[in-house]
Amino acid sequence: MSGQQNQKEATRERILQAAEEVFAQHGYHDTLMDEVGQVARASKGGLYFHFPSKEALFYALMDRLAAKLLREVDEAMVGETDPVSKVQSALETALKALSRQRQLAKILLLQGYGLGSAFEKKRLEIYERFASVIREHLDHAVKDGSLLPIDTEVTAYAWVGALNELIVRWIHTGKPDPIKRSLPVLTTLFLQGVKAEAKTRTKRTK
Amino acid sequence: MSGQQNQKEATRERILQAAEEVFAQHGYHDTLMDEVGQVARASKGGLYFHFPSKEALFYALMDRLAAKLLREVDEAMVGETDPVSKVQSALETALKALSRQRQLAKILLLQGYGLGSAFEKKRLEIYERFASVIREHLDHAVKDGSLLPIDTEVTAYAWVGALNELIVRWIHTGKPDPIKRSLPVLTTLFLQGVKAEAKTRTKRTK
Amino acid sequence: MSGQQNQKEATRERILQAAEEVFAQHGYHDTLMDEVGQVARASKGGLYFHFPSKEALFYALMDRLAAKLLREVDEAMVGETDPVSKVQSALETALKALSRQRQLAKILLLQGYGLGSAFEKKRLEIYERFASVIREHLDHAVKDGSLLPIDTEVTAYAWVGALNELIVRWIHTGKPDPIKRSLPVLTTLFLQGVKAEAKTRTKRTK
Amino acid sequence: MSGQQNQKEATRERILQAAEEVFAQHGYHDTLMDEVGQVARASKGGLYFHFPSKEALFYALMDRLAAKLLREVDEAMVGETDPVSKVQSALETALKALSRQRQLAKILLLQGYGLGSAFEKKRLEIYERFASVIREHLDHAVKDGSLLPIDTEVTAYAWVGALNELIVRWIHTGKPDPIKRSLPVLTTLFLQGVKAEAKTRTKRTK
DNA sequence: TATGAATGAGATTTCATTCAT
DNA sequence: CATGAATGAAATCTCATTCAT
Repeated sequence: MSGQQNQKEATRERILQAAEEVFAQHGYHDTLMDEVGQVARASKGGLYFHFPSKEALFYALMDRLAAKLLREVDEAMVGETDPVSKVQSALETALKALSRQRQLAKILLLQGYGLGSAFEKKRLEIYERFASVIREHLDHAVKDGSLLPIDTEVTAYAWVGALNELIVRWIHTGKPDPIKRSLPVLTTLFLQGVKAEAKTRTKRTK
Repeated sequence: MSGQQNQKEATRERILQAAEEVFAQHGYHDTLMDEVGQVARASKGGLYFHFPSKEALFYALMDRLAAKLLREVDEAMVGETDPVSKVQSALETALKALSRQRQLAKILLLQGYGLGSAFEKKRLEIYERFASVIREHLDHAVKDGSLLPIDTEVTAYAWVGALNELIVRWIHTGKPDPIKRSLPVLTTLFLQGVKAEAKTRTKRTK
Repeated sequence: MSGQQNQKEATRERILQAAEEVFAQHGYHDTLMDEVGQVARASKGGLYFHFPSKEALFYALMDRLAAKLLREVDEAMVGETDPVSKVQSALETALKALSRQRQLAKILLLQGYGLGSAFEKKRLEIYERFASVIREHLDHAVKDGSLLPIDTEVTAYAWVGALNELIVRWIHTGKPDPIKRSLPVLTTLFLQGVKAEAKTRTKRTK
Repeated sequence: MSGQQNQKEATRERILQAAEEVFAQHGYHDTLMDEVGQVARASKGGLYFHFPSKEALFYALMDRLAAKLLREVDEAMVGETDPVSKVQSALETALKALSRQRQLAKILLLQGYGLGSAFEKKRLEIYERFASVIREHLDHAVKDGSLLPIDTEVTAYAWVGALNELIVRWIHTGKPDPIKRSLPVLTTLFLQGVKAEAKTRTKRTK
């Protein structure tokens, strides 16, 4: 009984891992369910027993990868005390994870785009989860006075967008190096530039 | 003879306009050449006379839209004198143009993603054109001392990425309002936050 | 031991009842073994233990329903003495049974058609059983002079065919009413019209 | 221009003829579009250019065959003057046509059955066309007093059903011979048996 | 140049059946 | 006897592209 359950779970797991590999390699449309099956050593029927459609498989995969990344980010933030450090740590962790695993980045940042609004909604939903976490801590930082009173929601989205573009570019061209160049710039723009102490000199008109 | 030329050009133009409409509506993969033909009032053969493939048609469309947007941005910057104002003006113009024309935004920011590396290269190339313009002026601003000495290349990409995410999100959810909320935040993050006068109070690194 | 037997029989019975319900609802091809299993609260394996294939299950079901209907018809005829009344009674009973139970009618008259010659043979075989009963009594009636000397075999088939069409039509359109309209017509055509004395005497038995 | 039209029509015609052959041979479900294509010397795409689905192709075929048969029946009736002869002639023509062309009979009488209610509706609709023609003339015959005042609608359906069963049985078993045995019986049952003179005099209304 | 009928490789999905537990 | 995860052959339909007219 439990044996069958394990067997079932193992197959599901193999399929998801195969899907991660194949979707990252070819993108959504150019991925054939046949190939996923081959890599997972599962039959076509087996695939469809576990996931009702190619689309559903892709969604399940995105959810899983996003959840994993989010977990890592969360864990990294626990180690920090003040809000600004938390956000800084989140940024660093996400950037490192994505640059360490191209597959993760490709699927999460790239492959779901431009495939129609159903996919886009899924992507927006996932990005929003990240943005929410960032925003929450930005809010704390604003409240305790360590950051200027900025529009944290928009800032969080801008953050996610900037990070996305830099990683995607790096995936395709190899530049700029995420850790050495992108991380410092993002830190400067999104944290240093809006730190409260700057306020003593205050309110740069416009 | 010139009449024939005009005729030919007119057909090509109708096809491009039809493509803009249809690609924006359905995305690349869900757009049928049949529908482009119908909207353009051109036959299949006509389509393939003017553009050798669906991919080529899409590229031609992206190029055209990007060039148009870039032209508008350039023109806006001519009216400004100091580098920071130029960049600010570029940002404002791009944001306004994209939020005014959803179709433009959808094709430029959305539909070319995730369709395989050939598409991705095209998108990166186009985004790079924008980033280059931004970067050039940021460089000027750094040189003349109005901005802190930041990594302008990375900053420019971050900029483009942030703008992209905010517009895409607005297209799909209607929020946040590009002009009222996104523009001020982007200005704060990318210009105010890295203004040179901040330096008097110095480098609060970490 | 007998308990196990009962258990086994009970499962088989549940499967047949489920099959009756599901086949009647969706027709042969659109019926999924999965659904039969669900309705019967039996596993796939259970189904295939009791019936070696979907086809075999369907045949078993047809046989069972046909036998039941034939039994009712037989019983009704026992109550009658002269051959013509027997036939009349058979017609009436069959018509009533079929119009009372749409499921029965659907499976017996409808779902086995057009599924290839294997199915067709089964259907012909079943219809033949009914036709034989009718024919036998028509033969008696001819012999004892109460009916004109007609071709009883062909008449019996025509009878079954007419009845089939009228019931199927009623199943789908709700008209004409089997008892009020179809029964009298069939009686007139197949009995009154070929009565021997009809011209001179008249036998209004029953 | 007309050349292309002819070419197009010719292809459509080839497909319909191929469909007639293949559907008659294998039945609806066991017919592969691939085989229809092969027989028609048309590609898969060509098939789907002319008929949007397998179902639509089958319907188109049924309509065409039914129309053809109905036309033959109509033409045969024109040659007759009194209503009873017309009906007799219709019966004879239909029976002969169906027994001459097994394919026609198989598709019209057999292959559309039991494939779900969409198909069944189509079949009922086609049978109704025949029944209507029969009924119309029965009505005339009743009105002018040559037939007893029977329920002509039900009679017409019974007629169609009887004919159907006899032909289907003949297709599968080779018996009874439609012309030699079935035709006389049907004539007796549906016409002789309900002739008005059989009674005394009566009913010369109108 | 334009037309649109025709192509055909290939994609996703279905589902009766099997068999290790 | 029962279970249900897994199989895999096969079926319908899609659509960018071509080419005779």
